[in-house]
Amino acid sequence: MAMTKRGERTRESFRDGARQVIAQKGFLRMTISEIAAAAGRSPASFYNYYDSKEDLLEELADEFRADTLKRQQIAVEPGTPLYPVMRAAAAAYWESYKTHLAELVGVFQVAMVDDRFAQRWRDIRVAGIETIKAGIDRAQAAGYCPAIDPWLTAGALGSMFEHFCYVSLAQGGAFSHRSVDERAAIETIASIWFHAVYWTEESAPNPTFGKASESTEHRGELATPST
Amino acid sequence: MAMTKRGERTRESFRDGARQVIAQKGFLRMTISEIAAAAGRSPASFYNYYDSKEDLLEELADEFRADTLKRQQIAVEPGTPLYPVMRAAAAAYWESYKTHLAELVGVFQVAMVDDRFAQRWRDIRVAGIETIKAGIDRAQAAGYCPAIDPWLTAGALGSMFEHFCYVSLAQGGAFSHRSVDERAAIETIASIWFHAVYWTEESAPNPTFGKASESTEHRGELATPST
Amino acid sequence: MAMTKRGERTRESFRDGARQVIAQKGFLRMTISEIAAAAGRSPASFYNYYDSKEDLLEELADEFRADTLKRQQIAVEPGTPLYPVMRAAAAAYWESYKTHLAELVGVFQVAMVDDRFAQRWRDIRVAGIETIKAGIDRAQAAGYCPAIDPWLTAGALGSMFEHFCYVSLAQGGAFSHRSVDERAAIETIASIWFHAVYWTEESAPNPTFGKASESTEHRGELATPST
Amino acid sequence: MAMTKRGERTRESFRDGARQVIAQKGFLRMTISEIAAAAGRSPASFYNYYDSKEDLLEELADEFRADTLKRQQIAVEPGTPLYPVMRAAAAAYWESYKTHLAELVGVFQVAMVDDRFAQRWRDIRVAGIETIKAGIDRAQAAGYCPAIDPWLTAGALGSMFEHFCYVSLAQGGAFSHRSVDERAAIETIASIWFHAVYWTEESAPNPTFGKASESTEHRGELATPST
DNA sequence: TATGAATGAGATTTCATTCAT
DNA sequence: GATGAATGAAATCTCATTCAT
Repeated sequence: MAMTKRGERTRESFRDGARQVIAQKGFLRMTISEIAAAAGRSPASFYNYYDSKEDLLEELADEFRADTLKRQQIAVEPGTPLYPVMRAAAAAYWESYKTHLAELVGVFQVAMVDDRFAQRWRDIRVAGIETIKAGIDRAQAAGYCPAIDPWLTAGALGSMFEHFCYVSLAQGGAFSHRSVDERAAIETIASIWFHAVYWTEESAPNPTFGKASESTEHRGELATPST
Repeated sequence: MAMTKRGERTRESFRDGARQVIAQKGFLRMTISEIAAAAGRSPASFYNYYDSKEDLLEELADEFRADTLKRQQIAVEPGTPLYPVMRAAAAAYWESYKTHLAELVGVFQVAMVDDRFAQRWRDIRVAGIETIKAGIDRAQAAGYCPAIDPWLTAGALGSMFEHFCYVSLAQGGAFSHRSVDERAAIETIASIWFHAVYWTEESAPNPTFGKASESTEHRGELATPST
Repeated sequence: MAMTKRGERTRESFRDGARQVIAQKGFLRMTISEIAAAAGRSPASFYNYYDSKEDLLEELADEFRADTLKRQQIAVEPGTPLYPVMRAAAAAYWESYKTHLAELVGVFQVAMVDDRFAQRWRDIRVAGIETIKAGIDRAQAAGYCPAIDPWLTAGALGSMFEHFCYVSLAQGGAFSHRSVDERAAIETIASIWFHAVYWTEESAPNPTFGKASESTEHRGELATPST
Repeated sequence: MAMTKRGERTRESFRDGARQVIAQKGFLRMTISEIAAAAGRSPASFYNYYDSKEDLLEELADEFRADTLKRQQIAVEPGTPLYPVMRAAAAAYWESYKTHLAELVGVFQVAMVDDRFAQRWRDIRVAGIETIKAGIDRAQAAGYCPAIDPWLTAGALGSMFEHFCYVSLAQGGAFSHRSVDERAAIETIASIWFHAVYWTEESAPNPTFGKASESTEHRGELATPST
């Protein structure tokens, strides 16, 4: 129970080792031996600190929660244009995700199998989605984006944040392993977020198919985004 | 190599069994025995048809590809308002994802571990993202959404489609296991997609923080979406 | 579930192997690997038939129960002198114990740790003790051994049967590994059983200490049986 | 080697801890960690005092031996009726077993696996059995119980003492976990012991089956004590 | 003397895969 | 084609024991 400095260091090396391995091959395929190897310890030693992989993952998730709380508060002066604020929020999210990629991947994977983690996963997501929804509520109160469902919209935008970060950071981008321009990526999600919320019936254009572009190649069909 | 009718039936029962099990507990945790049990066959029989779980998954992915192609063509008359077209495309995507949830989950999971599947996963995604990008290109040609990066925007929107579908269909929604209103969900992603693309510098509002709403409770901070 | 002849043979070889190993080193120290080695199979194969050592032990215990039932009935003509009948019963008990030494040792050991087996152990014992008690009841009805507690006496005699058999058969006798004269051993427990029950106040002698024997060496003390 | 007071106290706490744990779950399943936990010490500390569980058990057995010696001497006046003397001896045995339940269970269990302990176990038993045998010898010299084998009879009675005490004290009685009436239990074994030895050809009744009792329900069979 | 930490050795258990029928 | 049976390989976990402090 008592924990010396040496023990604390070892515990940390297991956490770090696990984060490395999760990043490489995911949580479900990760073995205790691999964690131990990455930590430079014996597999048996692992059990002096954690009961199981899942136990360690819970600790990582808690750590994530604590660390993320710090990033949450962005002081804003009333009257500040909203777009830069939203970009800053998106950047904070991106940074948080980048720092905690391993644990998020881990929780996500285990959530598919373990009900307790499924609940934890929902809790983590909902915390983020709620702040998006709060923003939508304020926008609607101010007359923007009437008639959209705030919860569903917040959920969809949260999904975008999550998965775009995941694909960009864990999978090395949508298209290849070339790394992503982070500044541009943040700008992108901020822009989608902003425009999805800040529009009115009058402001929104009403384009029609095939008019604007004189190109005929797409006329007559619109491919659905496949997967 | 030749395949009798009986063999074809067995092969199909393995595919169906695997789809069931993947939906329940994911691909990585699924065992051959479980596939066989769900198929009502013996594990040994599995090897008469497939070399491994991954082999079967490849077949499922191909099946998905073929089936999705059918849904791709949506005939559109020039001059049709774009929003309903985009909603139809979103609905087609949703339907496709719903039908092929199991294989998509499987490919997604294995992509984290296996390079060949990582490539396949990228191919599947890119096919969808490309059509979104084509739409953005046309919108920009018509003067909409200047200065955004078409690839990144398409990637982010694709991520939203994918993950929102996944969370809604596989996890039972963001908040609980209550099932999702599919019509409203489709409307939501269509709306985000549309407004993210169809705006111009003049049309876009320029809201500021704390002005519109007189509520003071949020003044001075904007929580970032945590997670 | 279905079981071919080959499977039946393997299952049996695990049972036999386990019985050998239990006889050598007891149940608690026995490993699955040892069972498998004794059975000439791989440890993995064990799990095709049993979930655990305990599972196998339950089957052995059931087998014992079934086999012992056959030995239970001894036809006796009314008017037969009782002593030979009791000797036959003792002999049957001895034989039963000898045949099923392994499972009895196993159940006994696990009973110390596992509540379910403790109950099973009690059930097995009580079945034997009840028939002893029934005999005592009849003896008391006929005026013998008044005032003794039938349950406790039956319990004590049952303990004697059990443990004397165990010590004689499993431990190779009280004193060394020289094997025991089985006929004499059976005669011994039959004699104790008989005389413990068939006496009356008048028939019983009332010896006093130190009188009969003139030897003085033991006068003045009576060592208790130490353990 | 020299032992400070502090050391002596620690050593004792390990002994006491071990006795507790053995009583709960037997010797074979007991771990060093459990001993240490029960002793309120660290597992590492254990090795300052003992080489192994078995080492400690040897010490417990020695302690038992020393303590039991004190109970052995019962001063008896010549001419005293024997039955009360034998009851006192039985009571002393019972008390001794009760006090040293843990070490006896431990030695008994290890005897099944370890030859050195098998020998020690035999030594402990034989010490008790020898005094029973000495009594039988004297009884036979006085004309009682002719023709029985003194060694085997003493062995069987010793088994009864041992196992009845074990079942009553460690297993909570033959039938359930209700505790046993100790006075009645002692009376019971004393009675069996006495009547097994003090009878003569003339004194012994010669009952026959089915005569004395007119009940016909058991006529024609005598169930053997199963197990 | 005491103990937190570390670990080798080994037991249990699972599972993909092969093979004989 | 189908499947019961068998097993090597590997993962999880336990625990006696050692060692540095």
